[in-house]
Amino acid sequence: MVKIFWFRKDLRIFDNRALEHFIEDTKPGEKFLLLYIKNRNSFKYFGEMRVSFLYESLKEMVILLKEKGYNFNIIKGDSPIVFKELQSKYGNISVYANRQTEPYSIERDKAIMDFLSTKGSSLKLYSDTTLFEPDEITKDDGNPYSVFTPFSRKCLNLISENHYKSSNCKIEKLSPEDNISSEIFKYEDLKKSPLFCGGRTEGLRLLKEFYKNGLDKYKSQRDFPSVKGTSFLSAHLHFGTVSIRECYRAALKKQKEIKNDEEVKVWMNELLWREFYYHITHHFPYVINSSFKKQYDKLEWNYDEKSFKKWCEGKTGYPIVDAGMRQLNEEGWMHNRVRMITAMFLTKDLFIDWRWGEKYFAEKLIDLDFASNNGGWQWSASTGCDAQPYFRIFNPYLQSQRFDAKGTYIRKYVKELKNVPDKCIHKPDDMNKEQQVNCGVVIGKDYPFPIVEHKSVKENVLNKFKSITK
DNA sequence: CCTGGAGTTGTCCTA
DNA sequence: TTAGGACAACTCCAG
Repeated sequence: MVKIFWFRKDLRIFDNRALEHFIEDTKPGEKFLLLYIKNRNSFKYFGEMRVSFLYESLKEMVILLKEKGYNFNIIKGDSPIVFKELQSKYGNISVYANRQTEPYSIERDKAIMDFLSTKGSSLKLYSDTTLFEPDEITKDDGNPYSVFTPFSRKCLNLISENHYKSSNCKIEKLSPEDNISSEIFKYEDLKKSPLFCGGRTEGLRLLKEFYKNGLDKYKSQRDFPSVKGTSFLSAHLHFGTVSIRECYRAALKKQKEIKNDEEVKVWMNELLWREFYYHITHHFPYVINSSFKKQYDKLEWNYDEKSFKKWCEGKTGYPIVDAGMRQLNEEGWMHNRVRMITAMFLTKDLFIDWRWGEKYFAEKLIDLDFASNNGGWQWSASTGCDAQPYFRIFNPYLQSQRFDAKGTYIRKYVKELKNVPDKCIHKPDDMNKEQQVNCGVVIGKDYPFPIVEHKSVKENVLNKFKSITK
C-alpha cells in the first residue's frame, strides 16, 4: 500500500485538513508520495499569468518540502490516467485530497474514486476549501438558500470554532526515507503579472499587510479602484496558498481589536459571498451554462463579435470600461467595482451574452474561481439568483464619476487620456476639437468614440427584459 | 398556510 | 445642491 497526498487547490502544508489526516494515518515505514498533477484539460481556460502564478506557488512548495527532506512530485497528465498508472505501478494506493466543489471536479473525482475502489484502492476527500459544507447551510425546511442575506445570517448563526480552527499539520512526522520520488517537472517560462506573485510567503505577506492596514477601513475603501483598499488575496485563496480559515481568523481577531467593527464585517461578508456562490453552484449545477432564473434563457442576446472584440481590448470609448479591460489584459486582475461596471456594460449596453464575458474573464483572471465568476456574471446580467433587478442598469459615466472621480484609475490604464482634464475624463468625446488638441488626444483617432450611446441602448434593453417578464 | 418585510454594490426625476 | 421617492413587481424566507 502506497499512500498518496494529492495537492490541488490547497498549495500549503499549514492548516490543510486532508493533509492533517494523511499525516495522522501514515505509519512509520509506510511508503508515501506527495503529488501535484498538472492537468492538461483544465488548462484550456488557464491564461498564461494564471499558470505563472501556479508555478510560483508550486516552486515554493518544492523548495520548502526539499528543505524538510521530501520530494514534491509534479506530474503532467490527466488525473484519471495518472492514477491508473500509479495504481499499476504501486499496486494498492490510498489517495488523500481536499474536496473540490465545482460540478466538473465532482464528476472527475467520482470517476477516479470509482476506478480506484474496484482495484481495492481508495480516494478520500476532506472539507477544506470553504468554511461550511454545501449541505450544512439550509433553510429550516431543508432546502438550499438562493438569497444571500438570509444565507449569510444562517452562516453567522451556525459558525463555531470547529469551522475556522487551524488544522494541525505536523509534516515532520512523515519519515523522509519513506518518501517516493518520481518525475522531474519542467516549468515553462510564462508571462508574469506585474501585480501578483504566487506562493505562500507572498500570500501571508498580503494577509498580514491587509490585517495591519486595510481590514479596518475595508468598507470605506474597497469601492475605489485607484485605492489599494482590497486584500488582493483572491488568487491565494483560490490556489490555497492561504486558507479560508486563516482569513476568517484574521477578521475575527481584528474585530475584537477595534471598536467599530462595521468595516471588518463587510470583508467577512465577502468571504461569505464566496461560500454562497460555491453553495449555489453545488445545489444548482445547471448555472454552469444556463441562467439561474430559467425564464431569462429566452433572452435573445446579441452575438456581435466586432463589438465583443472592442470590449475585450478596451476600445469601447467608455474610459472606465476600457481601463478595466486593459487592467485585466495587462495584470490578469481587475478591481471588483470595475468588474461590475465592465460586466454590466457588456450585458446591458452591448446586450452580449454573459457567457461570452464569463469565458473571457475565465481566460484572463489569475484569481478565477468558477463559482464566483459565474455568480458575478449572472448577477450583472440580471439572470442570476439574487440578481440585480433588470431595471437597475449601471450608468458607466455616473459610476466613473462616483468611484474614480479624478480619473486616476482611468489614466493609469488608458494612457492616451493621460492629459485630459478631470472634468472630461469620464466622457472625453464631449471635448471640442481645440480641447482635444490641447490635451493631445483626438477622439476618433487616438481614442474611439463611444461604440453605443448609453441612454438609447438602455431603453432597448429594458424593453427586452420587460417582454420576457410579461 | 398565511403574511409581510426584505432583497450587495442604482438611476433619475422632482421639489 | 441635495434629499426623497418612483422605478416594477416578484420571490424568498422567517415568524
